[in-house]
Amino acid sequence: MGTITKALEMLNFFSRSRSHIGLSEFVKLTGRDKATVHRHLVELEENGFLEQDSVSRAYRLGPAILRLTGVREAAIPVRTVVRPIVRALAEDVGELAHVSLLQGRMLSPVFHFDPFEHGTQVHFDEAEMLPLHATSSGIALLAFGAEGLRNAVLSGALTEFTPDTPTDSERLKQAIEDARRAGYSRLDRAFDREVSSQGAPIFDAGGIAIGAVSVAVPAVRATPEKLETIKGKLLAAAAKLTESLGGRPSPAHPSEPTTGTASA
Amino acid sequence: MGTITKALEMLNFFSRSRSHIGLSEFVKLTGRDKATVHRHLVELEENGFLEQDSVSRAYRLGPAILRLTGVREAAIPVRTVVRPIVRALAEDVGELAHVSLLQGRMLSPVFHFDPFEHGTQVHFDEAEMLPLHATSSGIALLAFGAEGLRNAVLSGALTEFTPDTPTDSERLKQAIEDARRAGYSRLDRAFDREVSSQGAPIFDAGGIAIGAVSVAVPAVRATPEKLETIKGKLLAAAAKLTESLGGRPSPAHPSEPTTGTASA
DNA sequence: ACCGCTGGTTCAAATAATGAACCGAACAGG
DNA sequence: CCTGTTCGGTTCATTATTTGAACCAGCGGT
Repeated sequence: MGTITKALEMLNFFSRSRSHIGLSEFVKLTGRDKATVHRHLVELEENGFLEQDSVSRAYRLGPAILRLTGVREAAIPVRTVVRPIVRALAEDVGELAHVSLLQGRMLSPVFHFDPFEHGTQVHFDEAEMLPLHATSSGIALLAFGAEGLRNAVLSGALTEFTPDTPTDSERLKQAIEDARRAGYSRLDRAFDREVSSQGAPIFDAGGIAIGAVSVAVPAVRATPEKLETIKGKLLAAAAKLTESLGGRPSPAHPSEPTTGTASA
Repeated sequence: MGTITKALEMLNFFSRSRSHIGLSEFVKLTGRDKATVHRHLVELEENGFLEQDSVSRAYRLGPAILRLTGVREAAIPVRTVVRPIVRALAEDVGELAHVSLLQGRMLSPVFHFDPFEHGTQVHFDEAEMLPLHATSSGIALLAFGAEGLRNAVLSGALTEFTPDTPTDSERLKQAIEDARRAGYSRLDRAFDREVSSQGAPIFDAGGIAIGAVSVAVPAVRATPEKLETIKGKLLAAAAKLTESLGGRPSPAHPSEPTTGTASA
């Protein structure tokens, strides 16, 4: 593993519940030597990716990240574009919706919105990375993503999150096939024991899936009719997202005419 | 220079006008070997800090940055907190206002707002880092920041941006002294030939300046009366920012009773 | 006085980063 | 059709950087 990766991985230890991390805590988390960890921390800090609390001496994520987000958003306003669309989708279907982008072999959440219309809600932490094989977003992405990614995931370890997680590659391959044919994916209780979700791919300019939009509902509310309603709106939102981000759908994607819009 | 820094510095080449950078372009920009640059790019990409355009093969900032911003904002909602205050300040004084945070020996813009009330405007690019010695924000920060930083900047190179940039350390030291006594800084045509600006420090919980808020006006509109009006509102905004971010002013800061609020 | 816990530093030893030369593809011009 | 150039990317011996055991220093408690 390269030094750069070692340093950057440290940033992933931060989360909603862990906003400040001290030197010794980092040593425990990484399993690396204290001197090594310290030098990495210092170098990250010098570049603004971390900053040290002047009182507790613990480290937190630094201002460089904010600035870079600004630069990225100026070029490809993903967050800016995604926010209203996800919000509209979530409010429309009355359930939690989120968009995640591919990052390595995981999904990186970009924005989520829960209209909180019901007593039970789906738990969602924007700080946590999502697995590809156990989420509807992931399956949708694998179905229309780069071939290398598909092979890598199929031949890699498939962590079991619930009894319904597709942990053998044959079952996963089947799920991916189904998603490719349908243009979206449906997954029940595969990541969270009580959640059913549906995901649809978002494409880049090359017609490769780079992310996915998904609606998750508590399994108890997941009637076939409700899922069918969600499906239509989900696909419409996905198409809109692809378009707004300057992408075009894969030729393999069975893009139905967007609901309510007749094809010319 | 460490490998981590070499890699992270590459991210700084991205800007509003340069959102995609190819391998050879990076080689020119960094002056490093192609193989080295390429491995750095790959490692950054593997960690989601970059992503490669599937068509042009050029690199752009990746999704990891978005996620980390989300995590940081959940812990210390700087951007969220700063936005309305800066906006209110800018609209109140009718001129461009911005907040920047210290990053190494530079300032990293976090948010800016220009009410566009006049024909002439101050140019501001949120993607560009600002020098400490040539901006009012920087002087304010140096006056109340860590001593080590002050010494480092005073003994380092002081780039000349305009004929009025304080380029010798004595003049800079004097400007810092003035700012410390006044609690804010004023700088004319030191960074941009046609801009006057005033800056006030923002403190962390340890009473150390970690950033600054500033109002910049075209020099032609910078009458003494106008600057005086701005000064009061600027200091009020700075106090509010410090408080909202959980900081407390340095004992050395001559915090006047906030305008309109009598001290108990 | 001691201990256990922080964060931080040093220097020889070992590992990981480096770069000249290489490949294959795409494009332009003769 | 051949040639030269530029692009992204890869290889492997050489070299320089990262690494970690041992070391300080400060703090709170006993």
